[in-house]
Amino acid sequence: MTTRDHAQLRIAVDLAVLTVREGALQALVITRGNDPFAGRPALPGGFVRTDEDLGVAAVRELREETRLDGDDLHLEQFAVYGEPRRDPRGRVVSVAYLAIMPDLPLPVAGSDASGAAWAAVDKIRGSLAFDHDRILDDAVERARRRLELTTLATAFCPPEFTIGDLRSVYEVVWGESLDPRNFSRKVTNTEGFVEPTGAKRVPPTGRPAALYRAGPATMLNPPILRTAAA
Amino acid sequence: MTTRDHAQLRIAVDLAVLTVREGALQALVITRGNDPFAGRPALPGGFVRTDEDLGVAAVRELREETRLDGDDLHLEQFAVYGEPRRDPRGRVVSVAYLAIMPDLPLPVAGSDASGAAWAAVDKIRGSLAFDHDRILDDAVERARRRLELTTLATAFCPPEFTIGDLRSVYEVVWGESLDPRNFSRKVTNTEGFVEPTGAKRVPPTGRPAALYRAGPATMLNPPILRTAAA
DNA sequence: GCAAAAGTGTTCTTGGTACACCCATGG
DNA sequence: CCATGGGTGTACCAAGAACACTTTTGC
Repeated sequence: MTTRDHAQLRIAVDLAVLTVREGALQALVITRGNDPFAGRPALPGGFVRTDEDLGVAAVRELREETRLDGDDLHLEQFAVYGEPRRDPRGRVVSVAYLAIMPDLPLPVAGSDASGAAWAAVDKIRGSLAFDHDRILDDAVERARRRLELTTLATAFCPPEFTIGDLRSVYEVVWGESLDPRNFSRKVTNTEGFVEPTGAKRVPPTGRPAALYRAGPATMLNPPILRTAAA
Repeated sequence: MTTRDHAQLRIAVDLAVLTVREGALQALVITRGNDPFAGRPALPGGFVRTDEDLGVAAVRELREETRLDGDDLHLEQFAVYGEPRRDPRGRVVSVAYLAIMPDLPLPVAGSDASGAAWAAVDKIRGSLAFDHDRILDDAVERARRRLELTTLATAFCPPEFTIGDLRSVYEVVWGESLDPRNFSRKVTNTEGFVEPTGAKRVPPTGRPAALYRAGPATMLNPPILRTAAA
């Protein structure tokens, strides 16, 4: 039995915070201030405190490192990473959370001290500290599948959005283009996915688009499937 | 900061081992020998050792408590339970694994000392130790969804099985009956789901059924969806 | 030849896809 | 009146659901 020194073992939470920004899928990354991996980009996260619930720890770390309020966004546990040597400091088992939010200005903008910033997922792939590249890849794959079966896409949108906004979420996250007519029909025919607000948004040029808010449904039935489901 | 005494924190793995047996979805439960919850049924599991990978710990615990060889069965991490007071002994964060296996005689049968036994999921709901009722519920829900999108159903079957065997897996796990004709077509038309062995099995009475083995595919495209997707 | 279970064919309906047109606004 | 993006209608095709009959064995 080697069940001694548990003292070395710690639990961490890591967050893959995703948004659609400037036409690309972006993730929130911080720049590490300390070794190991000082100066390298990493996902926000940190150690769970004694007597602290995992979800609470995730919200707290997010607020501490990025000033974002976790209550406002979709937060979902999606995997655990427990390989013994994944952290050079010792045994750290990390619970990974997927967070989805609309393209809001970061509350931290200006106070660059913390180094929290958006980065296009495609650009930072391969450069993150620890095993965070893998965690981010898993998070993106999870988000892609979530769009097929759930109403998660509305979490990428502001409180009021157009069908076109919603479609561009699908297009950016999936990396493929969708037929606007068919997409519109699917969305509006799915009970509880979106509800019209009655308001309209006037674009710089072109016909005003009707605004919607997220409906009560969480699951999509029937699902909206990708053409090439991996 | 309350990041002191990590010594109290431990990582555990818990296993929801499912099979289809006697026409019902059954789970492997052990009878706890020690407090807390002595004498109560619980899911197999235990503490992860220092420097032991989570998956390795799951396989080891399964072997220790049930004599089953984890290499033979589908094993998949599906959730983490970290609520601070879920274990009266202290802070225990538990990584839950879903395991699927065919209806084999338990190697432990006879040596009832260990107390590992199959129990119908519907019968034991509400009686398990710790938060294992919730873990089991989550595991069953995960398995149900897995049947829709992956070839997991073959993991419930012995190496050679008939289309009827496979269909009864779906029927028992989903708790609904399926049209044999349509089911057969879907399965045989899905590339890589099952492969004919050429052999046949003769039932006590009736026409012999062709035998199949699991094919190379892991994802079902298109999926086989439940009628009432919760 | 009868019981029991396996296997196959057809129709109907629904949802998906592809495509073309009209609408509402700002400039 | 025109450029720009929003919204709708329709024909075609693939997949799912509902349904009945034939086949192969043991007895």
